[in-house]
Parts: sequence; structure tokens; C-alpha cells
Amino acid sequence: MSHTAGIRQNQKLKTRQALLDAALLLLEHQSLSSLGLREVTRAAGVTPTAFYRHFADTAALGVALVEETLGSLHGLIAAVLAETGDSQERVDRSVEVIARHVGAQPAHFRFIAREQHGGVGPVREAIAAQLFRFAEEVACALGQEPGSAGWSEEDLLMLGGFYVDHMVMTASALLDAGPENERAVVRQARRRLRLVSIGRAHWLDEAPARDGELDEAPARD
Amino acid sequence: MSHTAGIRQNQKLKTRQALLDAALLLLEHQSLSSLGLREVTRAAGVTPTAFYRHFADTAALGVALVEETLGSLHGLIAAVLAETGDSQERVDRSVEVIARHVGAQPAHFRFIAREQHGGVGPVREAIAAQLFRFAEEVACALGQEPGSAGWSEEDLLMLGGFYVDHMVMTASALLDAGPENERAVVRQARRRLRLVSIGRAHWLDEAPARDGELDEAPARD
DNA sequence: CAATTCAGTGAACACTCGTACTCCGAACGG
DNA sequence: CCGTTCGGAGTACGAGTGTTCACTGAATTG
Repeated sequence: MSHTAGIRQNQKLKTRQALLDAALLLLEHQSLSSLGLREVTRAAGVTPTAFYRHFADTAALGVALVEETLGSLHGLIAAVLAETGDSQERVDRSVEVIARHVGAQPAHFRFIAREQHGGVGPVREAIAAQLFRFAEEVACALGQEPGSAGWSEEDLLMLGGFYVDHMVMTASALLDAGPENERAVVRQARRRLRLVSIGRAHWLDEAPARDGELDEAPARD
Repeated sequence: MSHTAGIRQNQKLKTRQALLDAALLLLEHQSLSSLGLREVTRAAGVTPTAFYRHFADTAALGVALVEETLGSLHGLIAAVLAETGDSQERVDRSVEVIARHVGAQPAHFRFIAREQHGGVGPVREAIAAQLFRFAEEVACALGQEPGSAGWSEEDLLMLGGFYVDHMVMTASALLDAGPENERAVVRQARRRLRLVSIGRAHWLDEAPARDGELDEAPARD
């Protein structure tokens, strides 16, 4: 009933995808808040009124784009982290996977990087929610490693979020750099991740606790 | 001749500032690419045509905003890093300074975070240039510390850039979180910085070199 | 004290925009 | 097979946009 063809529903999905693709193409050189409804439909080859059959706003279209881009990525990083090998090897693999995905779908990631802090509220929230899910997944994967013995859940989530944020940072750096500087960006991203890995290995050595105390009595002025 | 009052030039600067302020106010809820010229002049209390006496584009206005926000910050972080104290103390101070500045001028930093990867090319480039200058300054400050013995210039710049990127990340996290969660964000930012500091202290211990080799022979597939 | 510069005005231009209508015709369900 | 559903087309409207042009009048200059 739901997954059968249905000529009509099929065509609807087709033009919906055409709208998404056209929007993504236009968003390569502008941001969502300046993207016009008519502009999208013109690029997609349909009339402006047809847009309303699929999305209420350009904001709704943006949310759909977020899920198209990030929704299919869940479990990927966690899978990479769950692989065998020492820490440096896994760092290299992670960066490689990111670089490959960004290289394969530049427009999608440019959109995410641009709208993560963009002017459209719902889209920002959708991206934040997806990235938080990533952070949780990474934290969970990290927690199952032997190297995470003695780590609190909060610290694991902190580390997972750090990795995710760094991933996004690297992705947008790759996009800003262009193919000729890709090597240098990858090289630097690896080093930063390695720095974090080293810090992680020695995390429990120095000044582990007593953080809350400092937190509760900060210099007010 | 140049720095004397001049009633006329004074008034011109005044309305220029009015335009900048009005724009910043409007940019709190939208991004630059969707900011209209008329919208700005209306909020500033001048006619649309008066805009052209000060800026060619809204893009040019954006660049001016970038320099207003980031231009006055140079040397600040470097000064903090040059202070006395152990590494953890400096980390706390840095985060505190960032939080204070973001709290004092939220709109400015929201603008920077939003337009860093936004849809307006010249503004993106202006922000990137300023942030790179920050990275250089931080790297320079780090290089003069005893703890940086044996570090290559490239690694220092990597670390400086990392700190700067983290600063921007923290700033936008503070803005996204709102005052009620500010504590938690500050707490997490501190921990991340501490993680990096620990990694920095042990950077030269493990697998320092042979990075170039791996770089030249990456897995092509 | 003229002459001139120039920041800001006000009206008009030719657009694009989002949205509300009516209408068509192919796919659908009984 | 026939009535219904519904994705999409076409038209029209009011509002808002960037930019132009000739202008005014106070500050500046010699």
C-alpha cells in the first residue's frame, strides 16, 4: 500500500525532488533566507503555485534538505570509530571519510555549513538536532572502547560533540579551500584530531575533577 | 586637518553609524543576503538614496560591520595568552574573556557567526582574513612560550587556528544557548580547551614526525 | 561675503516577490 | 466505466525591491 509505485505519487515525488535539487543548486551561491519561492520553481521547471503542493515555505524546503543531507549519514561515523586499529589510524580514516563525502556532495555540505548558523530558525534547529544525534552516537561508540574507562557520560558527550563540531568545521574548510588546497586542509584536520586524541589519552592523568567547584564560583567581575 | 571635528564630516559619520547600528539590529533575525537596502535606511531614519553616500552595496556594509566587530579585538587574545599562570588558568581566562565579549555585544558576534559561512562572498572573505590574522597572532604568542619548544611554525599555526576556531564555535554556542544555559556552554568549552592543552603538552611525545609521508601516499580508494 | 561642495531628499522607474484565485486533465477507486 | 481526486497551469494583485535623477540647503572654502 505504501511502497508500491502509484504513477501519481511517483510523479509527485519526482517534482518534489526536482524542487529540492534546484534549490540546492541555487543555494550554492546564496543562503536560504534570500532564496525565493519563484526562483526555485523557475529552476525546477514548474509554476510557482505547484510549490505549495510540496512545501509550505522555503523554510520547510530547507528542513527537508537538512534531512536529506544528514539523515542518511547516521551510523556512518560511529561505524568508522568502531573499526579496528590504533587511534591514529582511526583518525586518518575519519578524516578520509569526511573528505570523501564532502567531495562527493559538496552542495549538500555547503548548505549545512551555511545554514547551521543561518537566518532561518527552523532550519537551524533541524541541523542542531541532527548534529546532536551525531554527537550522541559518537559518544556511545567511544564509550564502548577500552580507552574510555573512567570517563563520565558528560565527558563522553563533550568529546563526541567536539568530534562532530570538528567534522563540520573540516567540511566547511574543505569547501572554502577548493580542490587545490584540499591536501593542506586534510593534513591540518588530521593533526588537530591527533591533538585531541593525545589529550584524550592523558585526560585522566591531570586535574580530572574539581571542575564543578570552579564552575560554581566564577569571577563575577 | 584630518582629525579635527568638521561639522559636516561629523554628521556623515553619525548617519553612517546609524546605518551600521540599524543593520546590526535587523541582522539579529535574518542574514545579510536577505537584508534590503531600503529596510536598513528605514530603520536608520534616512532615505534610501542616502545609503549610497556611505556604501555601494549591502555587501559593503557587511564588510564594514566585520571590521567594526573584529578589528577592535586584535591583540586581545594574544594578551590573555601572554599572561602569567599555568595552562589551566589561562584556559579559564580565555573562555571568560570570550564569554564576556559575547555577552556584551551579542549582535556583533551573532553576525560574525552567521556570515562566516554565509551567502555573501566579500563578507566571508573579510571574516576569514580577520580570523586568519587572529590565528597568526595566537600562534606568535604561543611560540614565545617555553612550552612550545620544538614546535614547528606550521604546528603553531595549526594550534593557533584551532584555538581561534574554537573561540568562534564557543561564541556561537553561547548565542544559540541563551543565558540560561550559558554556564553549561562555558563549562564544556573549558573542558574542550583543557583537552587540547593536555594534547599540546604531550604533542612531542608520540608519533611527532613522519606525517608528510602519510600525506603523500594517501589511500586513493 | 559670495561661490561651491555635498549629505540627504523626494519622486519615479522597472522590476521581483509571495499568495489567492480558477481551471485542466490524467491518475485513481468503486 | 464513470465520478472523484489532486498535481500542476495560468492569471492577477498588491507590496516591496534596487537604482536613477534632479533638487535643496547648510557647511565649507577662498
